[in-house]
Parts: sequence; C-alpha cells; structure tokens
Amino acid sequence: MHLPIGISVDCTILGYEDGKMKVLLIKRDKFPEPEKWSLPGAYISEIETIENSAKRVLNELTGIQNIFLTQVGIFDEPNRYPDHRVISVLYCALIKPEQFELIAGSHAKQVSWHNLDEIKTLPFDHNKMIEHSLNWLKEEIWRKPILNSLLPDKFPLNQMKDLYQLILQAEIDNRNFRKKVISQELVERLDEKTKGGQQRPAFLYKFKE
Amino acid sequence: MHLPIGISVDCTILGYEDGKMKVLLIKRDKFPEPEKWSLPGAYISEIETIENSAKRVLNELTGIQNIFLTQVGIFDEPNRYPDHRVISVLYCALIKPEQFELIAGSHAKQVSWHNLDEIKTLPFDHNKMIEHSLNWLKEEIWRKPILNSLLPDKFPLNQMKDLYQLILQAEIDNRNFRKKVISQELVERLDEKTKGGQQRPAFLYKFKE
DNA sequence: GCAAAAGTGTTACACTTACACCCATGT
DNA sequence: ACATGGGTGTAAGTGTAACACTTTTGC
Repeated sequence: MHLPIGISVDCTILGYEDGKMKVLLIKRDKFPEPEKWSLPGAYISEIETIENSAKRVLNELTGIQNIFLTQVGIFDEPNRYPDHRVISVLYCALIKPEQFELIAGSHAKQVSWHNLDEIKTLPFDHNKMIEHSLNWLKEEIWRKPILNSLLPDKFPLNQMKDLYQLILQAEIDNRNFRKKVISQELVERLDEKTKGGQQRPAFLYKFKE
Repeated sequence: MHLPIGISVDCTILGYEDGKMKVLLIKRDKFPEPEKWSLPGAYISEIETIENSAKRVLNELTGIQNIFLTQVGIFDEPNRYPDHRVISVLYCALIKPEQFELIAGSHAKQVSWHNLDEIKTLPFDHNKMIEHSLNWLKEEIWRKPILNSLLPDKFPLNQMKDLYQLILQAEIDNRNFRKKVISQELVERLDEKTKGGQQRPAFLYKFKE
C-alpha cells in the first residue's frame, strides 16, 4: 500500500545573460553525491501538491521564490537513484538572473548559474532532465510570451532574435522574424533606442500586456 | 525519506462501437468505494517503471494486454483519495472493443464498456481524469494515425469523419476532411466498397503503413 | 422515381519562406 | 569615409476554410 518509493521534484531553472543560456545548479552537501553540482531538488512533502513542493524546495535550496514553474516530465527509471527507488517530477522555469538573489540553504552548499554549453556530467539523470527541459522549451517557445521571463523589460529585436536562435539552435531569417513577432502582436515598439553602442542605435521593444 | 505517499496508476481506455464513444470501467470489490464503477487502476510496483505498472494493472483487472498506453497527466491533490495520500499517474489508450476479451480479475468484480455520454459520477477524481483524457485526445487526434486503434481495418471515410466529429465535438466540412486525410496520406483507398447498405455503397479506406 | 448517403472543385485568406540592399551611427 | 549592426518589402508556395450540387444505389 504505502510502497517504499520516494517522490521528489527537480527544477531546471534557466536564465539568459551575456548572450548565453544558463542553468541554476546547487552544490550538494549530503548523500548521495555530496560535493557534486546538480539540479535543485528534494522529496515532496506529504501535505502539498507536487507543484507547491517544487516551489518550496526551490526556495529552500536557492532562495528563489514567486516564480512560475511548469511540470515538464516524470523520471521513473527504477534505478535512476542509488540505494532505493525515487520517482522524480521535473519542473522548469525561465527567469532573469539579475532579478534574484541566490541564497544557498537547506542541503545546498552553494548555488550558482552555469553556462548551459559547459555543463559536464551531472549526477543521476540530471543531464537527461536538462535536455528534456530544453526540448520542452523548443516546443513552447512560440506560444505566448514565455521569453519575457528571460529578456529585460526593454530590448532590441535583435536580442530577442538571438535568444530564439540560441534556444532553437537554428538560424532565423531576420525580416521574417520581425514580421512575425510584430504581426502576432507579441511585442510593441517603444519610442526609445539603445544608446552607447558602437553602431546605429536600435529601437527598444517590450512584450505586450 | 520514504514518505507515506502511495503512487497509483489509472487508465482511461476508450473504444468506439455502434457510433458511440465508450470507456472501460471496472466494478470495485474492496475499500475504498466497493461496488462502484471506476477507472481501472492500482498501486504501482516497486520494481517496474510506472508505464509497465500500468500495463500490468490493466491486464490484471481487465484482461487487456499488449496495448499502447500514453501518459496523459498526474493527479496529485493531497485529498483526492480517502484515508491517506495517493498520487495517481493517468494513462490513456484507444482500442477496438471487439478485439479484446474482458476478464475481470484481481480486485475487479466486473469489467465492461460504458457509453461515454452516460457516465455518471465516479469515485475520487475519475470524472476529471476522463475529461482530461478526452482533452488530450482532442489535441492528439490530427497527429498520425491514432484513430486506427479505434476504427476497423477497413472503413468508409464518412465513418472516420463521424468519429472525428464525436471526439472534437464539432462539425467538420466533408470535402475539406476528405482532402486533408488523403493529401496527408493518412489513409488510402481500397478497391472495395461497403455492401448491404440502404444507399449508395462507399469506398473503403485503410490507414497507410 | 425518390429517398438517402457518397462524392466532388474552386476561390479567398492567412501564414511561411526565400531573398538583397540601404540606413544610421561611432570612430 | 568606413565599418558595424539596424532595418526594410515582395513574391511564391502551402495550408485552411467556406460553400452547393451531382451521383449512385436500394427500395
């Protein structure tokens, strides 16, 4: 009835800074895999929904709160975790690194952003989890302004395009991209331009609504 | 660590017969809710993936085996189940009722098909589960030949259209429907027609591949 | 010959894709 | 003046949506 199976949550928190995609990792302090960097995660509590557990765990480990988490998958290989069975529910969120103060708490020794393209082998199936989250993001990216969680409030369209290219891992046609996001009324142009660049200033845009 | 939280699977098994959508229910024999009709489901086992547990449970309860189950959701409200907490992973499958012999086993007193439009209040959150499965189906219906699991091997296009209308709960334009499924090479026409109808015979089609 | 279901084509609109040059600024 | 990234329009192709009449059979 009450099987000896643990249920945990893990979170892929993605950010965008200096033109690179980042993922938030914690340095573990306990068994298993102490001292290793991994996705923030922990067992769920008995009285919360899984999503609320994910929010709480994320806050306890990293200090991040009040963000929107989306469930993106379940990882249930019987041997994915050492010692005993743990089924993990994976959540993903996109945030602007500069808007959150990182506070390592609970069983995290450190918290920090890591460049996505430099991620090495992580414990358990966390590499698979990141890959899974990125695939989820690729599919969701055109639906509504998901990316306003990654971009600053005001941004030039080329920055937005760079981000789409980074996520989709593909070239995007400049003119078609502009037509699309403007005609779909995803973004609107402000009466303001970039300053201090080495070249022609660009109009700034913001997400609608 | 090993929290007293149960993990179960439930299955929405859908069929199509006599122009109606059907769902497979079992009559429960044990606590909780004995004697009530509900979706087939049970606790997962410690050594199987969740999906394999679902297949095993379905077979034990209904006799159905060798079918393709898709995970469509997780139901995790802390009080969805009486007495103690159980998180349930929901699977869905589409099958042809006439191709499976139903055998009530394990803790099922009976198994039988029920018309979807006559389903009353079921125990726990099983009504929500069915609704969730139907929404999933609405989204998946145009992707690949999902419905070849519901239709006979050979069928007239109008029957296929009726089924789409039933699932989507919407009118479909006859000509556009035919154009679409033929141009997408979903189906191909056979050199065979319906017989014994009261009207003009219709060409039979089959799913490609 | 008539009732009933089967079958068929065209046009308008929306969306996507491909493609190349001029513009505004800082140095 | 020139290097650098910013910015723009058009045409072809593809998919979707709306719409009404003729055909074939059983009775």
